[in-house]
Amino acid sequence: MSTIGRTRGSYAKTAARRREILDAALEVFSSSGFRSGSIRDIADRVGMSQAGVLHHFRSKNELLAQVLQARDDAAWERMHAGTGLAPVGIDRLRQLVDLVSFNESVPGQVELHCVLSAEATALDHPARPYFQERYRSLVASTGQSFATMSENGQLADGVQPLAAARNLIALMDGLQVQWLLDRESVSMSDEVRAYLRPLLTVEV
Amino acid sequence: MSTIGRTRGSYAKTAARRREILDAALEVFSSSGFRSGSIRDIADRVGMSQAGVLHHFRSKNELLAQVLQARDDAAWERMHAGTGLAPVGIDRLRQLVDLVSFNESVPGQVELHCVLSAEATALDHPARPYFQERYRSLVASTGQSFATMSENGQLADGVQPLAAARNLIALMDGLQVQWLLDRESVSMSDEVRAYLRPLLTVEV
DNA sequence: ACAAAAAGCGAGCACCTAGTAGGTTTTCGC
DNA sequence: GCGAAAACCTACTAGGTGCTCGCTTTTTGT
Repeated sequence: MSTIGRTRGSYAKTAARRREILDAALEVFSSSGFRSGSIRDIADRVGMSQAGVLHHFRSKNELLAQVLQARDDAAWERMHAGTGLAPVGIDRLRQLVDLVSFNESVPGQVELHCVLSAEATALDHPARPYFQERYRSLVASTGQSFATMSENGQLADGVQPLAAARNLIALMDGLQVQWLLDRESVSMSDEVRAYLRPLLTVEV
Repeated sequence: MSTIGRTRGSYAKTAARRREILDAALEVFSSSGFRSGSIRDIADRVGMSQAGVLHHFRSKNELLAQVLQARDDAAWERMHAGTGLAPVGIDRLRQLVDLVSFNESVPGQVELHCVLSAEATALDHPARPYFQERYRSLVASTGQSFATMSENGQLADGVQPLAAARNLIALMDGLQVQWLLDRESVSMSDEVRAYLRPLLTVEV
């Protein structure tokens, strides 16, 4: 039986190569944005040619999509670490605060989110649908956690779960800009805790 | 006495022309960012050539600087309207809430700030110093207003003026991203009021 | 009305862009 | 170790970039 025409799958080192490219792409898109960042620049960092990169990722748009996907996979991993379950209520808030602390150790990731989410507000940007859906689900799930806390009497009087959720997410994003512009003067995690304290009857 | 070599100043319509160019530049930089937005694109909107634009603004960087300057001038105008004085304390907060409401009527301005401030987090971006200074003074002056309110007993217990100020600014910025991605579901001014309510002993 | 300055344009420079075509080198199942 | 597929490269296309040069047109003070 002939094997002509059958695919053989990628080679042993290919997965590592693709990860190298994704890491370089993250760096470039972080500091230059998607539209201004070039495949050439990414290729140089990995030490290969522009065409070599495009052998692994068919277009610049696909490269962007994979960078965002990889970031989500890593976040998912972090979030479900150990348990395999996404926490709800106060545990979810604690997790978000932990995430903010963690982010202070990976400025590249912060810059990627900051730059791309702003760029993606343009109507014709390829990542716009991605960010629309991302905020929608993020606000919804965080709102659910605030609602659970409300039922448990863990929220101060008059705090609306959905508004609190949206504001928390917005605060985290806004702090990133200020932090990236002046890392010494801004502690994102301290500020987030300061925001939450008046809203809760419990400590985070 | 000869007038050879003396300049004559610009023509009657020049000021209007420059304003047209600045308006077009605002549109382009808003939707494409500074690095990806092109002078050619700006020139097309005004109905003139690229070289014509560069006759009025010597470089793309200078054009950006003037766009930001024009925005600041307009904001200064709005802020000191009538009185000629910048308000402090609760009046300042009311003014900020009004600004947020006003911003909902000028999405272009919001997008400009959102896109450029994120882009300017890059170390080599020409607008980075501008935004660094802008946030520094904005947080400082807003913090001063919260401090004044604290002295007047207008702040809830445990609210730290400087943190409240930084968080308010961050919240305003973060809400802009969500609003630009989904204008129907997000009301920036409502969210800002919801943020302020638990912090104050008075109504804004 | 005239001359000089300002406004504006077309062409071109040197360079960068995403993506393609077709080739060579490397890997790897058999 | 052989052959085919994957990996990768050089060269290229068709286009865009900021900016300059030299020129023509328009405006304007005298």
